[in-house]
Amino acid sequence: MATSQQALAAYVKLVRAADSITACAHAHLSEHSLTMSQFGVLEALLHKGPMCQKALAGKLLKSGGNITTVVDNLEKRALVRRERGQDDRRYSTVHLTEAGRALIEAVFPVHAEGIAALFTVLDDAELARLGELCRKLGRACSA
Amino acid sequence: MATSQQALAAYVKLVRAADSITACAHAHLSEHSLTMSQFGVLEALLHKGPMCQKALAGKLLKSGGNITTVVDNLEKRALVRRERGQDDRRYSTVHLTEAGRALIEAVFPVHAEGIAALFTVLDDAELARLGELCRKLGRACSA
DNA sequence: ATCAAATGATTCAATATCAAATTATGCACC
DNA sequence: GGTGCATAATTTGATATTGAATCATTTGAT
Repeated sequence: MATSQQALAAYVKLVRAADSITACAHAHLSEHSLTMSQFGVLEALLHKGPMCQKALAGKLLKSGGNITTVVDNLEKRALVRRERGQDDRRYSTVHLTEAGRALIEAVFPVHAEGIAALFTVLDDAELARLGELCRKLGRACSA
Repeated sequence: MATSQQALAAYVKLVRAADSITACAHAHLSEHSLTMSQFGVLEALLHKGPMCQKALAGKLLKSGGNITTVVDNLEKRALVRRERGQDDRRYSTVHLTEAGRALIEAVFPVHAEGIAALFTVLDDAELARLGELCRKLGRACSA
């Protein structure tokens, strides 16, 4: 049975690893003046298509108020545009603009490459093992 | 050899697990109107003793400007106090006040218990393996 | 048909966060 | 012993983030 000390130590390692990788993998974003959140929104729109803000909030695990802010800032730079639902006017669907699509299509591959490069330190079995451990921990939280 | 897809998927799992656990483990902080950063500062001071802001920044992996803000907010609530170095007046050492010590001594055990409870889903071997995988990833970032 | 509850979005106030510029201080070198 | 570089902290301006309150709109119950 693990001690509370060991659990805490493992937790710290987990958070530090996630932080380090994230910082490392997103370093290139500053070249395009994109924040992580902005990147997250653009990426979701690219891979999942136009989406209302509620859906974006769910996908990115952020609050609704936050999404409003981030989409505001992206809209100022004309990387996305909002479109009020015709059927249900409460919804505001967020679309990539041409410029937004061009940007995220250019930036995303660099991001993916960067992550992949970092993960080459793990072999297939380790990768699978990591996924399994993370899944267990995630389930423990929901329970 | 893992594909870029697999690496991305593993990365997402890792970040989600870290996020979920953190959110879960820090939920009780709102009862004391403490943010995660404030908790981090108090905990560092409790376990490592009084510390200058530069050291706090290093320990919490945050910018110096950020620490100034967080310590400001803790000082407003009289949970910490600053003390200018007599020898070198550039340093400002942050100390727990009586109230601050009492608070963090009450809150920390709950935090540790919470983390430990979540990690009971992993046995000793899994815990060790998780630490190992995180360490490898962390090193990959520094390199 | 009407009013109430539900829902998506926005606003607001507070805190966090960073990067860059600034301030204050100490130290080394000449 | 003064000048310039290094360093700790703070400030500033921008964005992120949350939670609560508010607004607009839809839907459901009567």
